Amino acid sequence: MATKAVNPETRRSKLERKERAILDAARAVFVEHGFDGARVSEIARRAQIGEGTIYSYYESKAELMLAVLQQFWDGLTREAEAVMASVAADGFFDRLRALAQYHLNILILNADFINLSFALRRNNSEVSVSRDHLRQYVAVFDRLFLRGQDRGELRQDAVLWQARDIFYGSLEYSGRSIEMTLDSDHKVREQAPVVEQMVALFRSHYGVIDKADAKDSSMFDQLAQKLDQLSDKFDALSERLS
Amino acid sequence: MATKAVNPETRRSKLERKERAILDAARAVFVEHGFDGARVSEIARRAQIGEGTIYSYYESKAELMLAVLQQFWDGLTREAEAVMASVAADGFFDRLRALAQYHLNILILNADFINLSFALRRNNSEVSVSRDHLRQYVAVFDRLFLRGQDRGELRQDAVLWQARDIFYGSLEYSGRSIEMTLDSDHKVREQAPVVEQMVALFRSHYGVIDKADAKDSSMFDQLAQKLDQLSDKFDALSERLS
DNA sequence: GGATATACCGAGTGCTATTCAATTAGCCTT
DNA sequence: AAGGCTAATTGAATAGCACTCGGTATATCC
Repeated sequence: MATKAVNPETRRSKLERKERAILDAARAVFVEHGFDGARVSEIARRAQIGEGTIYSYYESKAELMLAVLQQFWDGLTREAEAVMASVAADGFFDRLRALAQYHLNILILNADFINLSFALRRNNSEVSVSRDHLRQYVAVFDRLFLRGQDRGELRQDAVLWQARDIFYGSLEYSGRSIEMTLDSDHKVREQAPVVEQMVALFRSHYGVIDKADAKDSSMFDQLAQKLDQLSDKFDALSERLS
Repeated sequence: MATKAVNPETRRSKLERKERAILDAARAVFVEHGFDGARVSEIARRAQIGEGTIYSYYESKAELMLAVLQQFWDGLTREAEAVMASVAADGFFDRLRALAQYHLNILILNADFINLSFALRRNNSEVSVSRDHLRQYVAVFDRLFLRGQDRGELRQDAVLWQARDIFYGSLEYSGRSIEMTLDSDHKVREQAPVVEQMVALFRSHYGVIDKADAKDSSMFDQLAQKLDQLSDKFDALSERLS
């Protein structure tokens, strides 16, 4: 009956299309209802396949969730890299600010999702997969930090793992506080101080100390000089106008 | 048939005893199997009551879990206070070290439990209860920090919420890293550097600045003065133009 | 000691993830 | 193009769980 002329899908392409459909549907349903609240039947319906079919792609609901989470973390990694690349200035602290902003925002928007990444660990033996994807994500920070050290913007004796723990840990905690405390209208507004404080902390704790006080004072002198010049220009302008 | 002479339990005491039995059994089973893995029937069996009886004490499995978590966090708060009180020296940094050590250890030992505190939030509307108990726990840190400021050990311009986020956030993240990376033999060993780095961070970032920096401030004063002058000129000009 | 209220029980209910025997669809050989 | 073969798909059946409810035991009151 069916004409083969309409370029029927190959076996492979069909599988890939269905897998994507399942993953997309699953993600939507998980986000909407959480893990326990999500019905496998609803995922199947949205992906337009039979309920049993899901189980020929994934062992269980938990493993399906894991696949969704992998996709999620991979996306974050890619986006985080993109955000960093899009910062005009290539200094460490500007990029750190951009990364912190991005990360905090993600944390607040996907809080439940991220919690599930860790909460799911107990049920399933396939932990390592999720762990690797998480590692890839934090590696974005690691690269930034090491580059900052190479460029001489950060102290050589700074401890990477501590910096990483502070960065991601504090942001996660802050994100949870913001998410728990405020209504959705205020969420965006309250993010700025968190990010700024984080950058300030990194600047003061991991930023290079200027070689000597001499340099410090010379920098102050430079600023003072610039201000004086500005003041002079101002006077000139002022005079000309009168 | 039953003799009343054997000092039968009063109605109230019996209820309390059963409630405790349920809570203890539930805690054990939840720790052992996680939330989803825990069978209500097993909790009932261990508490030596009928399965249905549990539901005359708690609305649902989730609410029972919540009660267990409350007990858990209350215990932590009490123990944390005790740990702080037991430190011989009453200086801020020694107490901070003790609190960090205690907290990190708890995090590693009860990782799943703590994850559940946050993961459970979605399912149940009775969130606020858990939130209050959590607040009480972090208040231990807040009191310590404020006292440190009062005693002049910490900078007056330090931001409490940021310090809190860094303290609990970093430790939580570190704890998870330790828990995920290492086998149980190494867990204890790797805690020390985390705690020490945390204390060092607080010392350098929030500790009072040595008087020697007077020079710095005088330079700042100079700059500020120049800016003020410039600002005045600006105002004057501005006024003249209008 | 009987009436009444309260606590307790566990067999049933309803809902869901998961399985599996039957069916369909793509692919390959001739 | 037909037929056979394999892999993919299906949804009705299964199994396991949280939770309910009618009935029973137990304490309290008069």
